[in-house]
Amino acid sequence: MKKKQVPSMVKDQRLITKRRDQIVKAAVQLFNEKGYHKTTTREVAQQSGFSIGTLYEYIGSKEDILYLVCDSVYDMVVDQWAGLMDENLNGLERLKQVIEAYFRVVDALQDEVLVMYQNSKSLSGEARNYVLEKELRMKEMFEKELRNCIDAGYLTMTDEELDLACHNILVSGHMWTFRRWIVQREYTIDRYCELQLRQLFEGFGLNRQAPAEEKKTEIQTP
Amino acid sequence: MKKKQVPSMVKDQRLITKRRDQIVKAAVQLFNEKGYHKTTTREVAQQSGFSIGTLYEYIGSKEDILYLVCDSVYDMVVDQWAGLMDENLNGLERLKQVIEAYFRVVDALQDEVLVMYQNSKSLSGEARNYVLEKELRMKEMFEKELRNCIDAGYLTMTDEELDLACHNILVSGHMWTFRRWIVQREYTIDRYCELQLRQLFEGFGLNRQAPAEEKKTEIQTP
Amino acid sequence: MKKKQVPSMVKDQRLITKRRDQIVKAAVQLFNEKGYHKTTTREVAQQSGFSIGTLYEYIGSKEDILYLVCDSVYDMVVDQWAGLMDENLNGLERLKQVIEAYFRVVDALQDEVLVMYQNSKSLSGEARNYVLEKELRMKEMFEKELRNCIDAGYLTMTDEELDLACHNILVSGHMWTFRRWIVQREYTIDRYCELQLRQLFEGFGLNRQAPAEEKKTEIQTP
Amino acid sequence: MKKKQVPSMVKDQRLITKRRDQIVKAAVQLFNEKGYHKTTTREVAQQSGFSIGTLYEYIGSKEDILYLVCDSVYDMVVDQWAGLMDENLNGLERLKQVIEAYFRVVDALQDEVLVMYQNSKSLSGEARNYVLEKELRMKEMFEKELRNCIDAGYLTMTDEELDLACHNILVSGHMWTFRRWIVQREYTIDRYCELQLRQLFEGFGLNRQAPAEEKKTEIQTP
DNA sequence: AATGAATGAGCGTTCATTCAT
DNA sequence: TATGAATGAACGCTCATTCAT
Repeated sequence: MKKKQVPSMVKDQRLITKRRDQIVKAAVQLFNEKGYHKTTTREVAQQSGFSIGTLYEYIGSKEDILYLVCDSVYDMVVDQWAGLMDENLNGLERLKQVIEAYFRVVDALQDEVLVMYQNSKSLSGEARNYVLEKELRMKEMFEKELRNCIDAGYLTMTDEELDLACHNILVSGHMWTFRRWIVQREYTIDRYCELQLRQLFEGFGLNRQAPAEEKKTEIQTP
Repeated sequence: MKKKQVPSMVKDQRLITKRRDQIVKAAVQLFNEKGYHKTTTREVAQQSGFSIGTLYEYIGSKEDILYLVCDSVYDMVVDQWAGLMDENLNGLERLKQVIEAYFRVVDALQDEVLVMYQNSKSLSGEARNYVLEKELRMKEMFEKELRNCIDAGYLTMTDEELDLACHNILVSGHMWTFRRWIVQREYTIDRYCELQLRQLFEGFGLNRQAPAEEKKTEIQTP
Repeated sequence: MKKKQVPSMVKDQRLITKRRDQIVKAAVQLFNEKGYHKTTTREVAQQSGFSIGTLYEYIGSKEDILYLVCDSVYDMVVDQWAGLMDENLNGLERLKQVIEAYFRVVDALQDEVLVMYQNSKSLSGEARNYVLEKELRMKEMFEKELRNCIDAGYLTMTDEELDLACHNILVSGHMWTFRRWIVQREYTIDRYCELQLRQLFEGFGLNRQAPAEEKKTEIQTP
Repeated sequence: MKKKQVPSMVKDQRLITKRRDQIVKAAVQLFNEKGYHKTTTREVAQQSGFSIGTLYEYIGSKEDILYLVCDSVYDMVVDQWAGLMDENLNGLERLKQVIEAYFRVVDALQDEVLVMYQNSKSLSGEARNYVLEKELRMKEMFEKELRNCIDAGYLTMTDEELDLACHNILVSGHMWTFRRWIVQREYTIDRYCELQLRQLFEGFGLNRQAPAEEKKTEIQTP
């Protein structure tokens, strides 16, 4: 899936980049406050610091703004994520660090992530597919890490379980944004990382207890 | 938080209920297909089987439609959920059953749940709060169940962990709808219940270590 | 070529007809004054006596207004034309009467004809073809009349000449509108009919002179 | 009527002439393809080979482009027309040659003529009058020729008839462009010249038949 | 209680024109 | 002279809402 081309009437690539950064920044703020549909292109232009005419020198349609946001959010996430990584870790420590770094990036970019998360479904066709694919590529990053742990014997999982685990990690991150009205009232990001990591790795803590055997039989789905 | 009053020009309560059921049904379908903002009130009226004028005899504004949907979705979920419950179970068995029943209700009502989930943020003020509160009330249902297990010694959790666990359960259910483009391609609802329950209870399976074989065979659904 | 369907949100056919008549009347006046492109839909609505919203209850796009005008102009022309015809005439008298009646209808409907004539090229696709075909159908009316005269021995013409003669008649009529800035200053419609008919039938009057035969040879193009 | 002054920021007259020629050439092509109103100034600039800023160094407004086109079309027509003339002919032969040459110039410059013909009504005020006057000056060329023939006894016409005859000649030429969708499918320019000349000089050919006198009386409009 | 024609504020978008470089 | 980024008035069109019937 190729990156969708957003048309611009302006030739200077530097300027395009600069203006689009302004647009994305303005859009993230406005989309967060009022949502994509209730934000007008004029508001985006104004918040970006230029006129509606200028806005349309850098985009082809309102939807392009949303696409620009989604596209850049993934890049920002991946960039910042990479910056948080300690490459010296291995095994479960490394896995936990990858996940925690991800949570922390989502926290740092929560407005951006939330906008992307809540509005990407409003994209159409090409753009939508491109964004969905970027999402899958993020999932793959966790897959790789998990598989390493499995191959090294730190974890035991079927492929199916691994796949679902990745979904759960991703969603645990998103959750920090889309349920922020409640979870961010209840936890700091530090605490959230700690608790959520434990819950991802150990679940509800069944096996932390002594009489594991008893409980084990109870787990079975009827 | 009181139920928000949706104004109607019509007196007959029976008729109001009947018409609003039609409206909700029509809206769920349309909102799923095109989203709340891209669906027009005319379309809702037509799909409901009456005129735009009649529609406005039973609602005060477009937002009321969304509110009606969200409100009724919670009721439907709770109703169907109750219907799936086997009141004879206890302990962890009961907890698992509550969660699985919840997953299955979400699956049965996935269009409804998805609409509510993706659009409730478009509600404003009073209505929004009411819906958020309903969400919290669902969380409380899991809290109650989990606390029972804790009190009975089946689980060991701090209050903080319990709270997060409830969020995770709820989100695991929602996930079945808002990631359906990928998860419903990968799993049946049966398999999803099984795997997700295991992951909620045991996490990534760190502690499965020693008698791994034993456990794995036991867990599998026949 | 089928009549293009102009979409309407209104169900009452009587009302549609009435409103569209208002629209056509308003549009003819405005298009005459300022041209199609410089006339705004809001102006058409206002001149029609209703709001922009109502205008769009009866058309699908601005182009539909132009199409409505073109379509109705042909019908008006044909109607009024038929009304002017004396069916008792025959031979050249009848032919002359058909042409003169046509000129007089064009005069009576000159605003309408001019609008159609000057703007029909702005129609696109289906609508354009439909209008061109209506034009051809008018040409056929003259073809039929001329052929009758030829068959009855009143005129001698090849098919090629007949065809061109029809174009010339049609254009002589249109001319009364698209050159009205000059011809209507110079002639009354009565005089125009008289002179133009003579010129169509006799040309520059070469043969009005005595030694007609001589001159005929001179006329031929080398 | 004076030539309208088109403002330019540039001093060098040679450059002005050169750039305006580029503009006219580009505009003729674009106006033919999409019409004056649907062509943007940017497109004209691009097609001319320079930037929008440069375009506005040589014109004052979009309408000036149209004026430039109309103005130059007349000049081109007159130039090429003069080039086709055999000055040795006299009498009716000369008249026919003048008309045929005119037809052939219109054919050679049909894009230009059509653009001028279909869009000159979009000019305003001064420019419009100037163009209309140029049109009248062309008419005068035919008047002069016809009057020579009349004075020399080759034709017999009243002033009124002469005037209308000139309109008819002019329009016969324009017709080759504005009805080209049909007439150029039916005739070559050679054939068109031949047939149209015959029809202009002899009309429908009433008098080609024996009893010319009889018919003449019939022609008269009552 | 039901209808649907009417309304008009407001949206996304275009494009002729300007002016600093 | 040439450039092209910036501007914003103005356009075509939509749609939630009202109200006379």
